[in-house]
Amino acid sequence: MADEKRYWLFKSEPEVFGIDDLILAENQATAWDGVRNYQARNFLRDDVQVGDEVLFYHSRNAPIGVAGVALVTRAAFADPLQFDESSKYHDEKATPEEPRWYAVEITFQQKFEEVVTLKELKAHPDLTEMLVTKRGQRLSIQPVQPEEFRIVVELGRAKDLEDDPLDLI
DNA sequence: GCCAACGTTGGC
DNA sequence: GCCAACGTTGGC
Repeated sequence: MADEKRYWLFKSEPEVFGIDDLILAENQATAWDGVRNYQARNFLRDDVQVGDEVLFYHSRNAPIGVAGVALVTRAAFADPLQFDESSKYHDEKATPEEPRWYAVEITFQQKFEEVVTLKELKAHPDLTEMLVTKRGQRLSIQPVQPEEFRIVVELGRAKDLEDDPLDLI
């Protein structure tokens, strides 16, 4: 609890669940479940805390990049899908007493006017160490440095200004 | 849709 | 415990 606020990047395929789905969700919140990678699981279980901020990343479908920001509103709890036999995320080795997979809850915070694209992230001189820009990086839950988070949000805001019709008057 | 990079599985 | 085979991710 004494831990400082942390920053994360959560990947999702917008076709499956994009930032617009988060906006439309009840209370604009959702359980971030279905994570089935141990490294990502460990982050969810051990490190993601209420109050942390999340870059909401759209993968696979253009425009690929950061679509907005969400807030962590509930820390790790057992991913219910692991106990659901009808779910593709069902895990027969998991039990409520000893869950194997964890979820957190995130709540919508902001959507950028335009996606901050992966291309832009790769091109930015201060984001060369950002994990998502690295080749072959498939982790769906990634830690983000505070400075990296600040820069990406700034890039998102800059776009909002560019697109503001008032600027054209 | 392709395929490189990765993670997991399972035979030995 | 190694590693080939397989399945998945995700940029292009």
